[in-house]
Amino acid sequence: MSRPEELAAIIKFHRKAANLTQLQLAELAGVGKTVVFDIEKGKDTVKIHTLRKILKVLNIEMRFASPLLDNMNMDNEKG
Amino acid sequence: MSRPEELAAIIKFHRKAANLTQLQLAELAGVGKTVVFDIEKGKDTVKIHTLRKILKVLNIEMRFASPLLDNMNMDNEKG
DNA sequence: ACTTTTTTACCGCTATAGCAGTAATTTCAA
DNA sequence: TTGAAATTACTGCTATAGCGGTAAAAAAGT
Repeated sequence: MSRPEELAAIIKFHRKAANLTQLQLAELAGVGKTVVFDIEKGKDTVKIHTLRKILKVLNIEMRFASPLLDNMNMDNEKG
Repeated sequence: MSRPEELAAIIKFHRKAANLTQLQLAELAGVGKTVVFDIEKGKDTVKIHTLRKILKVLNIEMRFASPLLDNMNMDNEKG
Protein backbone atom coordinates (compact mmCIF):
# COMPACT_ATOMS: atom_id res chain seq x y z
CA MET A 1 0.00 0.00 0.00
CA SER A 2 2.10 2.83 -1.23
CA ARG A 3 0.52 4.28 -4.31
CA PRO A 4 -1.83 7.22 -4.19
CA GLU A 5 -4.70 5.40 -5.87
CA GLU A 6 -4.58 2.73 -3.22
CA LEU A 7 -4.78 5.26 -0.45
CA ALA A 8 -7.67 6.84 -2.29
CA ALA A 9 -9.48 3.53 -2.46
CA ILE A 10 -8.93 2.79 1.22
CA ILE A 11 -10.22 6.16 2.32
CA LYS A 12 -13.26 5.81 0.11
CA PHE A 13 -13.94 2.30 1.29
CA HIS A 14 -13.83 3.27 4.94
CA ARG A 15 -15.86 6.38 4.40
CA LYS A 16 -18.58 4.40 2.68
CA ALA A 17 -18.48 1.78 5.41
CA ALA A 18 -18.99 4.55 7.95
CA ASN A 19 -21.85 5.88 5.89
CA LEU A 20 -20.35 9.30 5.50
CA THR A 21 -20.46 11.69 2.59
CA GLN A 22 -17.27 13.44 1.59
CA LEU A 23 -18.64 16.61 3.13
CA GLN A 24 -19.44 14.91 6.42
CA LEU A 25 -16.01 13.33 6.57
CA ALA A 26 -14.39 16.68 5.90
CA GLU A 27 -16.37 18.28 8.66
CA LEU A 28 -15.63 15.52 11.15
CA ALA A 29 -11.96 15.66 10.30
CA GLY A 30 -11.89 19.42 10.46
CA VAL A 31 -10.63 19.85 6.93
CA GLY A 32 -12.04 21.38 3.80
CA LYS A 33 -14.14 19.31 1.44
CA THR A 34 -11.62 19.93 -1.28
CA VAL A 35 -9.05 17.83 0.54
CA VAL A 36 -11.30 14.81 0.89
CA PHE A 37 -12.19 15.03 -2.75
CA ASP A 38 -8.55 15.42 -3.76
CA ILE A 39 -7.38 12.47 -1.68
CA GLU A 40 -10.05 10.17 -3.02
CA LYS A 41 -9.06 11.36 -6.47
CA GLY A 42 -5.56 10.08 -5.82
CA LYS A 43 -3.89 13.45 -5.41
CA ASP A 44 -0.95 12.82 -3.12
CA THR A 45 0.08 16.41 -2.62
CA VAL A 46 -1.89 16.45 0.61
CA LYS A 47 -0.02 17.13 3.81
CA ILE A 48 0.61 14.25 6.20
CA HIS A 49 -0.90 16.37 8.90
CA THR A 50 -4.11 16.68 6.95
CA LEU A 51 -4.18 13.02 6.01
CA ARG A 52 -3.81 12.04 9.65
CA LYS A 53 -6.92 13.99 10.59
CA ILE A 54 -8.91 12.06 8.05
CA LEU A 55 -7.41 8.70 8.97
CA LYS A 56 -8.24 9.33 12.60
CA VAL A 57 -11.91 9.82 11.89
CA LEU A 58 -12.01 6.61 9.88
CA ASN A 59 -9.98 4.73 12.48
CA ILE A 60 -7.23 3.93 10.04
CA GLU A 61 -3.67 3.61 11.21
CA MET A 62 -0.64 4.60 9.18
CA ARG A 63 2.18 2.09 9.31
CA PHE A 64 5.59 1.73 7.79
CA ALA A 65 7.27 -1.49 6.79
CA SER A 66 10.68 -2.34 5.44
CA PRO A 67 13.01 -5.32 5.09
CA LEU A 68 15.09 -3.78 7.85
CA LEU A 69 12.19 -3.66 10.28
CA ASP A 70 10.98 -7.08 9.21
CA ASN A 71 14.34 -8.58 10.06
CA MET A 72 14.31 -6.95 13.45
CA ASN A 73 10.95 -8.49 14.22
CA MET A 74 12.12 -11.89 13.09
CA ASP A 75 15.14 -11.60 15.32
CA ASN A 76 12.94 -10.78 18.28
CA GLU A 77 10.57 -13.66 17.70
CA LYS A 78 13.20 -16.26 16.90
CA GLY A 79 16.39 -15.08 18.58
CA MET B 1 2.91 3.93 13.90
CA SER B 2 0.87 7.01 13.50
CA ARG B 3 2.53 9.80 15.39
CA PRO B 4 4.94 12.19 13.71
CA GLU B 5 7.78 11.44 16.12
CA GLU B 6 7.58 7.77 15.25
CA LEU B 7 7.83 8.49 11.57
CA ALA B 8 10.77 10.74 12.33
CA ALA B 9 12.49 7.95 14.22
CA ILE B 10 11.90 5.42 11.46
CA ILE B 11 13.27 7.68 8.78
CA LYS B 12 16.31 8.48 10.85
CA PHE B 13 16.88 4.85 11.70
CA HIS B 14 16.77 3.77 8.08
CA ARG B 15 18.89 6.65 6.92
CA LYS B 16 21.56 5.80 9.45
CA ALA B 17 21.38 2.13 8.50
CA ALA B 18 21.93 3.14 4.89
CA ASN B 19 24.85 5.27 5.98
CA LEU B 20 23.44 8.42 4.47
CA THR B 21 23.62 11.97 5.69
CA GLN B 22 20.51 14.08 5.62
CA LEU B 23 21.93 15.93 2.66
CA GLN B 24 22.68 12.75 0.75
CA LEU B 25 19.21 11.41 1.44
CA ALA B 26 17.69 14.66 0.26
CA GLU B 27 19.67 14.54 -2.94
CA LEU B 28 18.84 10.90 -3.61
CA ALA B 29 15.18 11.57 -2.98
CA GLY B 30 15.20 14.68 -5.07
CA VAL B 31 13.98 16.94 -2.30
CA GLY B 32 15.47 19.82 -0.41
CA LYS B 33 17.53 19.20 2.70
CA THR B 34 15.06 21.24 4.68
CA VAL B 35 12.42 18.58 4.20
CA VAL B 36 14.57 15.78 5.50
CA PHE B 37 15.49 17.82 8.50
CA ASP B 38 11.88 18.78 9.12
CA ILE B 39 10.63 15.22 8.88
CA GLU B 40 13.25 13.90 11.24
CA LYS B 41 12.34 16.73 13.55
CA GLY B 42 8.77 15.40 13.65
CA LYS B 43 7.19 18.07 11.51
CA ASP B 44 4.20 16.42 9.87
CA THR B 45 3.26 19.22 7.56
CA VAL B 46 5.20 17.53 4.80
CA LYS B 47 3.33 16.49 1.70
CA ILE B 48 2.61 12.80 1.16
CA HIS B 49 4.14 13.16 -2.26
CA THR B 50 7.38 14.37 -0.71
CA LEU B 51 7.36 11.74 1.99
CA ARG B 52 6.94 9.02 -0.59
CA LYS B 53 10.09 10.12 -2.39
CA ILE B 54 12.06 9.74 0.80
CA LEU B 55 10.46 6.43 1.75
CA LYS B 56 11.27 5.06 -1.67
CA VAL B 57 14.97 5.76 -1.29
CA LEU B 58 15.00 4.07 2.10
CA ASN B 59 12.92 1.14 0.84
CA ILE B 60 10.15 1.82 3.34
CA GLU B 61 6.58 1.00 2.47
CA MET B 62 3.60 3.00 3.67
CA ARG B 63 0.71 0.86 4.85
CA PHE B 64 -2.69 1.42 6.31
CA ALA B 65 -4.45 -0.77 8.84
CA SER B 66 -7.88 -0.70 10.43
CA PRO B 67 -10.28 -2.98 12.27
CA LEU B 68 -12.32 -3.07 9.11
CA LEU B 69 -9.44 -4.31 7.00
CA ASP B 70 -8.32 -6.70 9.72
CA ASN B 71 -11.72 -8.33 9.77
CA MET B 72 -11.66 -8.75 6.03
CA ASN B 73 -8.33 -10.52 6.20
CA MET B 74 -9.57 -12.80 8.95
CA ASP B 75 -12.59 -13.68 6.87
CA ASN B 76 -10.36 -14.59 3.96
CA GLU B 77 -8.05 -16.75 6.00
CA LYS B 78 -10.71 -18.50 8.03
CA GLY B 79 -13.75 -18.46 5.77
C1' DA C 1 -40.04 10.33 -15.12
C1' DC C 2 -38.65 13.81 -11.34
C1' DT C 3 -36.24 15.22 -6.97
C1' DT C 4 -32.68 15.10 -3.77
C1' DT C 5 -28.20 14.04 -2.53
C1' DT C 6 -23.62 13.45 -3.58
C1' DT C 7 -19.71 13.98 -6.26
C1' DT C 8 -16.81 16.42 -9.40
C1' DA C 9 -14.99 20.65 -10.92
C1' DC C 10 -13.98 25.19 -11.04
C1' DC C 11 -12.78 30.00 -8.73
C1' DG C 12 -9.89 33.56 -6.02
C1' DC C 13 -7.71 33.98 -1.74
C1' DT C 14 -4.49 33.10 2.21
C1' DA C 15 -1.27 30.29 4.58
C1' DT C 16 2.54 27.64 4.21
C1' DA C 17 5.52 23.78 2.11
C1' DG C 18 9.61 23.46 -0.06
C1' DC C 19 13.60 25.52 -1.99
C1' DA C 20 18.76 27.17 -1.75
C1' DG C 21 21.86 29.85 0.82
C1' DT C 22 24.14 30.75 4.90
C1' DA C 23 25.74 30.17 9.49
C1' DA C 24 25.82 28.45 14.11
C1' DT C 25 25.96 24.39 16.70
C1' DT C 26 26.83 19.66 17.56
C1' DT C 27 29.18 15.28 16.67
C1' DC C 28 32.91 12.55 15.98
C1' DA C 29 37.39 11.10 14.68
C1' DA C 30 42.41 12.09 14.61
C1' DT D 1 42.23 19.79 21.70
C1' DT D 2 41.73 20.56 16.88
C1' DG D 3 39.59 20.07 12.47
C1' DA D 4 36.14 18.14 9.46
C1' DA D 5 31.62 16.55 8.81
C1' DA D 6 26.93 16.55 10.04
C1' DT D 7 23.05 18.58 12.09
C1' DT D 8 20.21 22.36 13.46
C1' DA D 9 18.50 26.82 12.61
C1' DC D 10 17.52 30.76 10.50
C1' DT D 11 16.48 33.65 5.86
C1' DG D 12 13.69 35.31 1.65
C1' DC D 13 11.51 33.53 -2.19
C1' DT D 14 8.21 30.82 -5.23
C1' DA D 15 4.89 27.31 -5.84
C1' DT D 16 1.00 25.33 -4.16
C1' DA D 17 -2.06 23.19 -0.34
C1' DG D 18 -6.14 24.14 1.68
C1' DC D 19 -10.00 27.07 2.26
C1' DG D 20 -15.16 28.33 1.22
C1' DG D 21 -18.20 29.50 -2.50
C1' DT D 22 -20.51 28.20 -6.46
C1' DA D 23 -22.23 25.21 -9.98
C1' DA D 24 -22.44 21.45 -13.12
C1' DA D 25 -22.51 16.47 -13.51
C1' DA D 26 -23.52 12.02 -11.62
C1' DA D 27 -25.87 8.87 -8.44
C1' DA D 28 -29.49 7.50 -5.56
C1' DG D 29 -34.14 7.58 -4.10
C1' DT D 30 -39.18 8.35 -4.85
